[in-house]
Amino acid sequence: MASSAAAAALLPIPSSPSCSSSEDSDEAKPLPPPPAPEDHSPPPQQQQQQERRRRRGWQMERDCNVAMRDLALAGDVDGVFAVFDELKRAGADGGAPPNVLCCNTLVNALAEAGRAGEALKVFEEMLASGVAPNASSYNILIKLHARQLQFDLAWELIHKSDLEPDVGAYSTLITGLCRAGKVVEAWGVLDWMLEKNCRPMVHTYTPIVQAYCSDGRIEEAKLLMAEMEHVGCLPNAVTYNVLIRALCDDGRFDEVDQVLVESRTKDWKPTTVTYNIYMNGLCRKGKAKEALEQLDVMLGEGLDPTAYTLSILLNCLCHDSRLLDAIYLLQRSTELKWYAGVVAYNTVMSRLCEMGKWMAILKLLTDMIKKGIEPNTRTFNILIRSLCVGRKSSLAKSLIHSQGFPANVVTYNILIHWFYYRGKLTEANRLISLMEEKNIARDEVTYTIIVAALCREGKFDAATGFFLQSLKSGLSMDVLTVLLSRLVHADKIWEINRIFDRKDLAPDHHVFDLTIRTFCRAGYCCLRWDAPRIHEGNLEMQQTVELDGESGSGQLAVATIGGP
DNA sequence: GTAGGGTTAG
Repeated sequence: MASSAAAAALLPIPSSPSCSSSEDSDEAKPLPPPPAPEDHSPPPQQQQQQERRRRRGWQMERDCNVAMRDLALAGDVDGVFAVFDELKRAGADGGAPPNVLCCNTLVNALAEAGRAGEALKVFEEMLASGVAPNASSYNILIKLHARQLQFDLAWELIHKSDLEPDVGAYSTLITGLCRAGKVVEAWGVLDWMLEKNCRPMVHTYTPIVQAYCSDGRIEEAKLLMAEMEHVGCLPNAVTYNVLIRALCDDGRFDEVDQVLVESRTKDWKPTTVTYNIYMNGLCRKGKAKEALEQLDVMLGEGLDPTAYTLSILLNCLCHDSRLLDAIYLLQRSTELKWYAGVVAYNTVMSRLCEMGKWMAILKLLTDMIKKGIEPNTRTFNILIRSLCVGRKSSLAKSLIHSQGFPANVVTYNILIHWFYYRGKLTEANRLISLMEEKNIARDEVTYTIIVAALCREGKFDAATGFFLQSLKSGLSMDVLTVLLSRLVHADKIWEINRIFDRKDLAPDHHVFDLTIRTFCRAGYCCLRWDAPRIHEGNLEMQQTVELDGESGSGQLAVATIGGP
């Protein structure tokens, strides 16, 4: 097992850490109440009234928190904010700010939605209003920092808070590190915990199992799970679900069956999520029929399907070209007591969109609204796309200005792509400016669409300009692929040198592979791979490309990989 | 009631 205590040294180490279990540190610790007035206490009747009011307030906070949690689960962060503001206003009459649990729910919802600035602001407001944070508050902030790759801040927070760092805080940090692909550092934190006699839990190991799995290192994940059993921290359904998902992605369905059979003699039971993962995995590998068979197995085990299950099944039916079955299941879902959510509708509608059946899409859209299922941005985008395909693109474009339809980068990509495709360059450019006005950042797909369209128009300088702009948010192989292939096909291969000369582009072996492959496909010969050499502490790889015909031969570029 | 796993788009 790979482990490195040294990795913890990558993070600032506090002077004297200690550790407590999550059970005893997870309680709200309100600030001491203000000193009681020295005069007489209120008469009994008034006391009763106060007590009733307090209970009502307490109940209201509970209800609001449940509502906020549900809204957050549905992805409606603004809804969460609205309920919180309502609570704040109601509290303002009696002078009580929202309690720590409600604040946590809001901060967490904002953090999950990537709205870090607002999350921190709410946290600061909570402190300012005299509400003391609890262990969960700090864990949410740790998660927030970790998601922004600010691991030093997260580490600092673990040891700076008034509460002693607990296994939950460390596990949250480990999760963040693993998500960022920093498994070695995650091991470092785990070692640090062990040194401090803080016992890891399943929550501590499972993210590492996941990191291995998503890196395709399934055997190492299995070894770690065996190690977990060995140290008495048994993998649970979540851990096995992570493994099953990786096995599915790798098409190793026999092993999935084996894991499921073994569960009968082990200390975990498959859940609905397990079967959701399995069915979806089968479906993605073109085994829709086998996926539908697993539904019977799942029901046979007494497991209830969820909204996820229904969406996955609908996806299977769509992939199995059983669209009528899908529509039937969707329309009868309520009487079958299968909860159909917005995703279920989106799944079927997007398949209908691919088939150009936009009347059927409008029918389902009406159905869902009648059922009280609120369309979301994805629904909206499916509608936009189907309108474009149905040659109603001006109607599609006008929709982005209408209230209640939150257009996002995907919306703009669909429209920009469509207008370019129809040769309406002015419209496309207008949308690109509009995006900027609305502060909607371009993504890889936007750049790919723009670069491809400009190259088609022969505007290679402008296309290269957009490619260089795209580098600000990191190199996208998709954008580079489009640019290179268009340049090569337009016999503008030496333009490529201009790109490679840029300081902000450090080509690695992927870039080289792509470049060479593009040249070869276009009929140019790739003659020589030079041996890598070490030069001034850097590993340099050089590939010499000799070109057919009058261009003669020339050196393309030098890639420098690694460092001292 | 906070920390780990599952569905749909360009």
